[in-house]
Amino acid sequence: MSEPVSSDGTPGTTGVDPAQLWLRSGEPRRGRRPSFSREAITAAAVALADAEGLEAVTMRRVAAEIGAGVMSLYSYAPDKETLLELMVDHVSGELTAPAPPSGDWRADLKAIAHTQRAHMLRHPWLPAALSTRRVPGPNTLAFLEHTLAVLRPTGLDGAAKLEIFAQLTAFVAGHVAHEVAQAAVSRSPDRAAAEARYLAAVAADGHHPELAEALSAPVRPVTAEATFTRFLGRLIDGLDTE
Amino acid sequence: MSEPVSSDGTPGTTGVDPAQLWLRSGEPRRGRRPSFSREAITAAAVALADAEGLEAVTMRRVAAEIGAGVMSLYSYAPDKETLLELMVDHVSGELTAPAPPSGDWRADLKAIAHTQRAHMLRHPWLPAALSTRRVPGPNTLAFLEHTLAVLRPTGLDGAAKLEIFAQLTAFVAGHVAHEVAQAAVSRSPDRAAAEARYLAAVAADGHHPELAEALSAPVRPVTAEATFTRFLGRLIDGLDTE
DNA sequence: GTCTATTCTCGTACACCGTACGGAATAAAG
DNA sequence: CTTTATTCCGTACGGTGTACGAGAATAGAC
Repeated sequence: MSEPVSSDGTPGTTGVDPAQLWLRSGEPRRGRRPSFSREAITAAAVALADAEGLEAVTMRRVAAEIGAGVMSLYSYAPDKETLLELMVDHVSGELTAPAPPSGDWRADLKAIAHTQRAHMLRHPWLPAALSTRRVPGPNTLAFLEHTLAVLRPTGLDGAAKLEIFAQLTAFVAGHVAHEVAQAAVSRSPDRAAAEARYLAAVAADGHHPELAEALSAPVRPVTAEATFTRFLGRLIDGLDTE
Repeated sequence: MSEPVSSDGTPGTTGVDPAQLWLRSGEPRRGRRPSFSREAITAAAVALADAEGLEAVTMRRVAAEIGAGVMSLYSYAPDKETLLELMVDHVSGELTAPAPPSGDWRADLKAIAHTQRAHMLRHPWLPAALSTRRVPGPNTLAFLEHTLAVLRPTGLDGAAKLEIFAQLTAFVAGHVAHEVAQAAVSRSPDRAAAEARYLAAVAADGHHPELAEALSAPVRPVTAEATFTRFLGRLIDGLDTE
């Protein structure tokens, strides 16, 4: 009875029952045996996204990659949206806890954030894929469990801890999205030059004195990592235990 | 000579020369007079995105909305990607400075962030549209100019100020993306119930004691606004003037 | 063995997408 | 007038996600 698209502006988050997706029960001991596996399909899709970006992940390409017919994929995932969910949780399997919780929860949280950043840099499509809300799969839940354990010494209540996890993830995703986009521009010299020329022209129009001054300063080289660490520190050091 | 898609994973940020897009010179006083305008097309696209989400913005829908043939749009924007850029800058026109810089730059920055949040809530497709890096248009630049002015008392150098603007925007976008996704789930009771059932099942499996405890706590109602304000405060109060 | 129920495989088809192409319409310049 | 520049847009092409249904493969019932 639910609409395929909500009546307002939000995208059609019809979605599949998460329990049926992640907690699917025992094997159906009848009928033709599967030729492929959800795992293999997901891995192929991830490899494709890593190598050529998210938009290269089409049902046809994925099917071709594993030598299946296109429609065969639909025996393993009800639609492409779900395949994306599978991809996200699949790569989250790499997110093993960097270390068991020490006593210093702030340091642990920072380590977690750095792990997430490295993870997203390894899979640059992740921030975009995460932006549409998804139900956490088993691997994501394992990582969440670790984070909650790290936050135990804070004495915060459950809701607050979950909130911190969500905010931290959103922060890292936002940062990495910006970081990779920036890197993509820098990698194309003519594009970067065109952008610099444009900004210089704007700065010269007299209506943007602050911008003009900001751009006139010599560009000191800073690594993206350093910037991340600095902002992360501000965010986490500002957290207080109640 | 530039490739339509970079060789690695990043999406094809071919892009148009920003100067030609935003700084286009005088009128071409020859040939048939335009029946439409970039402004009207952009406004129609924005209205569509506001009402039905970003994925409702197709060239055909936009054209139909203003009573044009599909291909006529390409006289005003070279491709859909560019139309998205136009949309982003168009709505940024609403981002007038909330107030001239007071002396308290932290308070001003917080006001800016709240303005941005309200703006993105009004146009929930914005975080997604912003995630792919774009060259700032005139309206975005005006807002940037205001932010730089607010940051003047910090005495930070240009690069640091620009960094703060980028990070703040990314933070707000990340937060709002999460916020609207969360709201979309809550708005569909059966979806929310299914999710709760799933998480309860996971919590009951014995492998997620921290999650079980976090979920068992009574859910105290907190507004998204309060959460935003809290995290924003942490981020901004942590900024220091070098 | 045969039959039947169940499951997976996948070719075909459809609606929709972005947009290249080129001709018709329009308006100013020579 | 003719020329030239510009906009309008119907048609068409290659791509997308996926509904449908026929066929193949397997397991249990008899």
